[in-house]
Amino acid sequence: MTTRAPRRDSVENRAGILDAARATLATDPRASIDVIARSAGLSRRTLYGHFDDREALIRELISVGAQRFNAIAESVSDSDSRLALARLAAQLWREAAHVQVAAALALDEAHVEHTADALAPLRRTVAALARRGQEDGSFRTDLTAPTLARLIEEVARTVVSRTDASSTGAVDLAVRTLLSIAGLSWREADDLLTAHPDIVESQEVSS
Amino acid sequence: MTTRAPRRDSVENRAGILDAARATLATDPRASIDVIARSAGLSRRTLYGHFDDREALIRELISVGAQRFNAIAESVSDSDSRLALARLAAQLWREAAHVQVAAALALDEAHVEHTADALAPLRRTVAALARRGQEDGSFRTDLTAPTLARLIEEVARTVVSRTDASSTGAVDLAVRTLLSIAGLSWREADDLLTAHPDIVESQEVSS
DNA sequence: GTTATCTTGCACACTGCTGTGCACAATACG
DNA sequence: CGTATTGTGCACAGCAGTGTGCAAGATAAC
Repeated sequence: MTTRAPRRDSVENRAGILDAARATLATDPRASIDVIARSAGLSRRTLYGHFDDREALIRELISVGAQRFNAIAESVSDSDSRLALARLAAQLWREAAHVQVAAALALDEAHVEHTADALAPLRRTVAALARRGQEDGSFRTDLTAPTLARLIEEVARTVVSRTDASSTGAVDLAVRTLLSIAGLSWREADDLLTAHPDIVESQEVSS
Repeated sequence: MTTRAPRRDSVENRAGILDAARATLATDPRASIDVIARSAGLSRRTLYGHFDDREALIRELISVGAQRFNAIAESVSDSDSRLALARLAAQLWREAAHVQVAAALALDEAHVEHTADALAPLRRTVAALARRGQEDGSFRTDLTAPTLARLIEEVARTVVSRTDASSTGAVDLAVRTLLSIAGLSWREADDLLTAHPDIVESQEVSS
């Protein structure tokens, strides 16, 4: 009656599939199940043992990615809204590897809705930030707060998904772009980043 | 021995297919041949009479769209580089209907190369504009000219393909966004558009 | 009115993908 | 060890799409 504990290799393989799917789908959002499974070193048949569907696999991928996104959104707490935006952009960028998938899949008609739901907390953070930035005079006021928020989202998506994540200075570019969109002049953004070099500092990543 | 002139309805149908393809693929870049043909009021079989391939159809679509793009690029001749960018953005926006297809298809792995080739003239214009803007002190200089040009391209693509073309004030939003990216503060952009109201003026379109 | 041109529907072969069933082999767990 | 769990290969059915052949019907051009 009592069931055994799940085998160790099984859970490892499951994680491996998710990793492989993340890497593969980031390049080609329509990669076949077979390609994903192979790139995880497993057979197609095995993948179906871990996930009912292509749907199920992708949903989990989006959920996990969105969680990381949302966690970052909550971790940013600068009272200066310009700094908050810069930090948010930089942090999200560093998670880019886990995020490009979401960005790519978000454009796929079938998953738009799920992605939007999963990212709701992040969007709320951005919306609040846009409002706050306008109120304290840091951000542009020629657009309404919701429009500005939407613009920030879209541009962020673009920057994340269409930049070579490995190239040096990419974080810098991403942050400057978003600050420009928010309405800062490039000199102001430049001053801000000079005053707070930790923001775009390339962190050592522990393996 | 002498061949007859092509039938009138034939050439009309060919044009109709291109129109239908433009409209359909703008929404769903992977729409089937059948859907495209039906939406042109023709049968799938007939479409194959006009175009050898799906490839052939899409290539023609891209070529035609790119031509319009490039023509616009050449038509902009303001000596003030800020104005030139604003005009370029506004004009391209107005051609959005003919352009969203290109923007959507450009993301499709299979046509990236052809699209890039077809749009080469436009890209040259943008690159030259970025350089000029930096030299005369209008644009930001915290990025290299090529990087700035690339950024302008990417953001333009985003704005064009992910905005509701029919909504009022959309042109305005697109232009402001690109000026921000170029490095202008939003107040400067605002002044510029106030001084030159013709740029974002919603033109009457003759049917 | 004749005729070449064009459209249409249907059948067909083909490709690439999804998801499942099943028997057999491998292996981690107790 | 023994055993339940997991991986694998193969076959299979199914779906959606592409591109072609062909015969019959419609129609614009002459």
